[in-house]
Amino acid sequence: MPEDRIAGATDSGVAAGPAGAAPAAVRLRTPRDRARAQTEADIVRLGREHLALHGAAALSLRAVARDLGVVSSAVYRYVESREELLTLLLIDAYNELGDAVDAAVGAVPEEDFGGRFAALGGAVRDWALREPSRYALLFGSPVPGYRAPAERTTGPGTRVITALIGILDGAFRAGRLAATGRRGPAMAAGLAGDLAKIRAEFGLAVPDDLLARGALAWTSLFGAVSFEVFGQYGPGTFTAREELFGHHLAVLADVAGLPAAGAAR
Amino acid sequence: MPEDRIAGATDSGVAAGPAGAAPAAVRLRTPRDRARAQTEADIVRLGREHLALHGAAALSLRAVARDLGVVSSAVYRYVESREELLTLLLIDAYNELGDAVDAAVGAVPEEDFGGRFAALGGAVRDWALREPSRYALLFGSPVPGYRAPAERTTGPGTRVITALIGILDGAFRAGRLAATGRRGPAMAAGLAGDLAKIRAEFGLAVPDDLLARGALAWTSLFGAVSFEVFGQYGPGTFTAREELFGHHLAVLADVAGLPAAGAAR
DNA sequence: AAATAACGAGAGCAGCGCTCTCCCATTCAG
DNA sequence: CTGAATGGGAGAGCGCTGCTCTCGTTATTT
Repeated sequence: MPEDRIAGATDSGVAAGPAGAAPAAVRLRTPRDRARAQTEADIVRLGREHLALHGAAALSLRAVARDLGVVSSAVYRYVESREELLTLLLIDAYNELGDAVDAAVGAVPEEDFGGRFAALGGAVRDWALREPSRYALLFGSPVPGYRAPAERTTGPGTRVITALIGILDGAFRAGRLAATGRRGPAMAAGLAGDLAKIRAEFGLAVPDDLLARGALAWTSLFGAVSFEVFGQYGPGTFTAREELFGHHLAVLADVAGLPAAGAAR
Repeated sequence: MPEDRIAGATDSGVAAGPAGAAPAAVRLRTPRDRARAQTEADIVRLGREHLALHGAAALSLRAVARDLGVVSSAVYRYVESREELLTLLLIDAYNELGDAVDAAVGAVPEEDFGGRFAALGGAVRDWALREPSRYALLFGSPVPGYRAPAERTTGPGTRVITALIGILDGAFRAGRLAATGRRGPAMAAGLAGDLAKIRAEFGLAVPDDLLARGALAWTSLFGAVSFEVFGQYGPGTFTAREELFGHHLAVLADVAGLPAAGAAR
């Protein structure tokens, strides 16, 4: 009966009662429910450890099962497949990165837009260097044959860009986001349309040129972090990597039109 | 006798004759030599196809062996391990990207520095979109447990940055590389040392600030390409990706101090 | 108390990288 | 031209993987 796989989906997290309209919140009444929640958490925790230690491609359900002290087929009661576990770890990592970024940005005064941008960039880099395998899962080559389910990952996956957009829009509304002396290149029609849609979707005030420059700062930030984490700088070339990153961040802030960190309001 | 694995290394490519000082060039005298060269080429070709179709993590020596019409153990006569094949494919991909970049840059007049930069960026993006799996092998998350042997990959692996450095240094020597109106951030001591070493190693004239900005343009270029190839832009947001990339390239050229493409000399 | 659902164990399948042994054909030395 | 050395393919095998299925036990629901 292969349908018990489908029936099993009922168990995962959202447990609908027999009445049907039971609250979706976790119900930990019975010992079995508690045991299940504990096991699910253990699997994610062990998976996170394996991921951090050996990388995504080496993540093995059998190894997790061994660490859990259980035979391999048993973990399939909790996780549909290896991909499902990867998705859980993806969300987990996105949220941890998002938390780190939010904390770093929140620690800087709201009106210090340059400082907030620097904090955001530094938080991304720090987390990436601390968790290279998990960073690679988020921003490296997609795991072959695996596509993250958008409906579950877009939320946590957009926290960094959301924070960045918040900084840029806040700076613009405060009259502190200024195009650099040079004019940007002319905006092509299709790109202008995309930017208008983004502006509408997020309720932004930032004009096209500055929005596009913000997108460049975004991709460039992750480009710099990825080069460092993935070892694209040769072993001999750049040794003062924190200084290099700091320089890049400062230039990128200027590119985006942000004032320098700590600039007087 | 595990030593025949070491003895086998004698066969790969550089075949030293019994006299010892035989020329290192390929000697295809006997039919067996020709068959070996053919098989080696076939393995790389099939590996490239599998890599392009299914990605690096799914590259399987057994599958290559099947396509080759041979039992799996036979390919170990030609390739030491799966890693060895990955290294061959890495070099292969680096060189193909380098060729594409060199061709694109070479098609633009030498004094059109902005145009050469745009051609370089466009060539990287075009190749990456054409060969996403191979691009991922070069610039994505490192394959876990696999570290590319530097002595074999640094040469082909540095062709793009070498070309970029050539453009920047050429522009500077021609007096066409100018810092933008704004001054860059102060250069920290360690970073200045790195830059001095790079300048000496490549025989460059470019000063610190412009060299660091060139490094930023470099990482940012690959950041933009990686975001596009790895699907970091959501499905709905940026649709006019070529225009977005063109905008980014133009801003990056400006950041690096390069004149606009086609600018009068 | 009976029925139902959850769950762990175990066997099993196909695939993987890699090793080793065996055997045949080619190549080379005398 | 003959005998030794070498190259290379076939096959079996080891331990690993993801995943499926069955079976017996235990907890929960009715």
